[in-house]
Amino acid sequence: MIFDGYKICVLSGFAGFTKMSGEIISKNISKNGGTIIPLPQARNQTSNLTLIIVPEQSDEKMILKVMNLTSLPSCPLVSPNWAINSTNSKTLHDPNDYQIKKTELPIKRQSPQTYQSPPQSPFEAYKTLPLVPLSNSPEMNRTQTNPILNQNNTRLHDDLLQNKDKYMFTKEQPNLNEHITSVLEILMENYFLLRDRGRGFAYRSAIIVLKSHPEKIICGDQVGNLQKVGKKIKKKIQEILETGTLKRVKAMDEQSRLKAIKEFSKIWGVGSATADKLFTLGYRTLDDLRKNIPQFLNDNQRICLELFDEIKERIPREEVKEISDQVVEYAKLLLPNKDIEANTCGSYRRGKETCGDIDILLTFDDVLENKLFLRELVDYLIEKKVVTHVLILSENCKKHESFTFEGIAKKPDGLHRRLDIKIYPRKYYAWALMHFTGSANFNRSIRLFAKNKGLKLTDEGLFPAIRSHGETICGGNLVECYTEEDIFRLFDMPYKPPEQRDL
DNA sequence: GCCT
DNA sequence: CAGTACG
DNA sequence: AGGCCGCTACTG
Repeated sequence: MIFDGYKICVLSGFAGFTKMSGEIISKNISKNGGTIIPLPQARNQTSNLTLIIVPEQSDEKMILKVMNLTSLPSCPLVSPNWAINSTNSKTLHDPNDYQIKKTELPIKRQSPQTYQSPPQSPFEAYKTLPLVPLSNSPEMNRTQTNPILNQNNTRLHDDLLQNKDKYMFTKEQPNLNEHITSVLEILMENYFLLRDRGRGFAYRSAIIVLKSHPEKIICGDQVGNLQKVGKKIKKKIQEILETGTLKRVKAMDEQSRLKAIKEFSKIWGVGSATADKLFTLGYRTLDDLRKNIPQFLNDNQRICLELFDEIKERIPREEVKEISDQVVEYAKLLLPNKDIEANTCGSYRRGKETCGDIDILLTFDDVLENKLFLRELVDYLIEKKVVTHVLILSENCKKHESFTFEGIAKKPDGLHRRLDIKIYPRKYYAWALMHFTGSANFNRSIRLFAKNKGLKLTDEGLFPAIRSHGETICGGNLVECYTEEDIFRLFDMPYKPPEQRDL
């Protein structure tokens, strides 16, 4: 037990170190033999404590205030990373390596209440990010640089600019390597359907690189130095250049299992696992399913099977706009006093002539005080025969501060169409707009970039984050941005319009 | 399958 | 919990 | 060895 004999007080719930993270850390300490001294007790027996875990971004004054003491205890003040790293490595790290220096603490950082556009320079921008406990981790410093935590302005700036090149965020040119990527995309899709996630990932990232490559590849040697294109994929590319296709793909086309899985997984709500199950049960075609509906399909899957031939059709841009306008009009009717802001996102916002579905994002003031609004809107849309089916309707989110509708809509004379409506508070709106505008690959790329900077990017915003075993166990405060332009500025990238976010 |  | 979905 | 986006949100 690595923490045997340790008496530890965990101070959380301020300076970017959340209560939740504090609890997780406390639990891990207890599990590994340590004793957690609750704050009230700790106050009275500071001399008994081995050490106190405090937020990285805390200063003397805050700690005194939280502990309700007039002078700091004599025991060491240690970063949460000490506990995290010790737990993870199952060896006791030296607390001295993680000490919060009492004298050098006051790097004051007041979180501004009023919003200002993020400044131009990435360093200036990062200064506005609340710090999270992490910087003292030697492991982190070795394996990656974390600009937020970096004290050196110049290095920070250079680091950000250098690493950016390695990530594909936007595609300025059209895809010059369609002849290759179209074949590899089939291979990728097949691997995901066969649940060979590893190869799926590999082909996905290689395809993104190839799509963004500024010259047309006509000879295998040209891919020699491309990121994510290794030996095997290079060989595949050569085969494609010589024969126009891949033996592997042809062989896969022959597999009746894969063929059926491919067909079934086009049904909304049916993925590779369910499709595979259907094949095992003897189903081979959609007609087989329609004739004898499998018991284990849920309501949503049944609805979407029934409407399959309509839902699968692409939606003309014009119709996306008509249905969106209708939805927004009704929303405004229901909340006449609110200044409702709306965007139709997805491929529509990226300028496509046809779209797979309709993706509407809404915001207004006090979204969280109108928890029933989405339900009312959906009821109204059903009454007005705009919405025909509800697949998903998040009623009231406790932890999460947004609302989701996924369902099916239809013009009086039109086909059934997939419709999504999301409502986010203004605070998250720009981040949500970016998320729902996509593309999916754009989101993946920029999120990975953020992640490698010690940040977490989601549909609800950008946060400083500590991860352990892939899980974020300690997050900082939201970085507020109210326009997409500001988000790009924060990442020190020139603004990219939605049309350039296809990857 | 590729990268750290 | 696994499975599926959204961009 | 382990990650490859999100401690996504939802269903059954």
